[in-house]
Amino acid sequence: MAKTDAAGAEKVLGSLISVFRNHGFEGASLSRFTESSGLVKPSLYHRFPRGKEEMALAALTEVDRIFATHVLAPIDCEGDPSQRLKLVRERLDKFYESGSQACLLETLSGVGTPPSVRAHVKNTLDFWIAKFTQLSKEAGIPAKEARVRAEGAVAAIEGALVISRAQENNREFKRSLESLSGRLLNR
Amino acid sequence: MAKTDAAGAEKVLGSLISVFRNHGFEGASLSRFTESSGLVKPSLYHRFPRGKEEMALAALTEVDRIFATHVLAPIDCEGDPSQRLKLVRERLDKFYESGSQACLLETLSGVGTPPSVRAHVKNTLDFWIAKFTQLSKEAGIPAKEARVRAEGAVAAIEGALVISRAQENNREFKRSLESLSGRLLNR
DNA sequence: GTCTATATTTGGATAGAC
DNA sequence: GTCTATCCAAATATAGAC
Repeated sequence: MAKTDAAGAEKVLGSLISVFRNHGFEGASLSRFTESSGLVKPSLYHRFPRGKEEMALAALTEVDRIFATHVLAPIDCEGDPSQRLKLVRERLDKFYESGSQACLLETLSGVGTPPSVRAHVKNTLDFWIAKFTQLSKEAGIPAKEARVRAEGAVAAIEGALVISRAQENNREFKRSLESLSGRLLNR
Repeated sequence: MAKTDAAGAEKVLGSLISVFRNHGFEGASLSRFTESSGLVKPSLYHRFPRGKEEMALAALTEVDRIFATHVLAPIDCEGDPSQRLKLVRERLDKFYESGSQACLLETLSGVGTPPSVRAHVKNTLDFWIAKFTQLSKEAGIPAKEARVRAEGAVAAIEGALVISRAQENNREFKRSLESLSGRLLNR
């Protein structure tokens, strides 16, 4: 039964992530969580007693897990940096559904979001930047420049998600992924 | 009195822009508009009879005006492209308050925003990209590439705003402005 | 053109049965 | 662990006085 419980918990977390992505902290209502997860409000409070704030923190923790164990995991493997980055690109494309899904780092960083949640967002972003920096350094880029490149690479993806959403066209998102090798490894 | 009315209208529009920037469409409540503008709800409905949707459209129209007549205006002036872009950079820095203020193109493009508002966001973004494309072409970049560069430049700014907000540090925003010359004119 | 007062719906949150 | 039923605050929106 432990396995079923874990699977159920993952499904609920997926619903939370989806709603927070699409509506941000303030626009994410308990009704939308019910619609998306099938659980009514008291059931959600049973799993997350401190309410919406705890739900947002749980959603971010789940994204941390997915990024560490799946999306960015190839960075810690063997092989040449360019090949590892290719895998990361594919997984980013899948995670953001080719640019049609927003990023929690964007939608949970607004001023209407509680400080505890924004602090978690900061940590999640730091981890992503650190992993990109690590890869860039492995490709021979000096530490300080690698960090700047990593921040620029993440900014390119976040900006492309905004542009693609506003244009209702994923061209810029696709270009942001194609530009990653140049940004992190080359020149 | 016409002058006073116009000034009053501009002040209210400034309040709407500020609240939509900080909270997005769904998080922007009439109480926040009251707090920011000093006008109670029935007064706001007097000016914007169709409610929040009309307020968001009015905020975007005002941003269009500011961008066309102030922020991007130097692009249509005389002088070399690099000097004109320098002015645009300064005005973008001021408009986004050195990266501490979000962009309406981001906060009004989510799925919780009404279609009419999202359509306006699309047009506002198109205008910005068109102006950057124009400048890039004037610097000798072929039309098709100039358009790609313009989209990348706007994406860099939007992404930098997200990163700077999440990090509570405007370094990436400053870098995005410094990178504009290279992105639009050089190489 | 702005206000007080109010109607109505949706929001977050809890008590208690099963 | 999930549900029905309920509470209270906050949301959008309007009527009508000044």
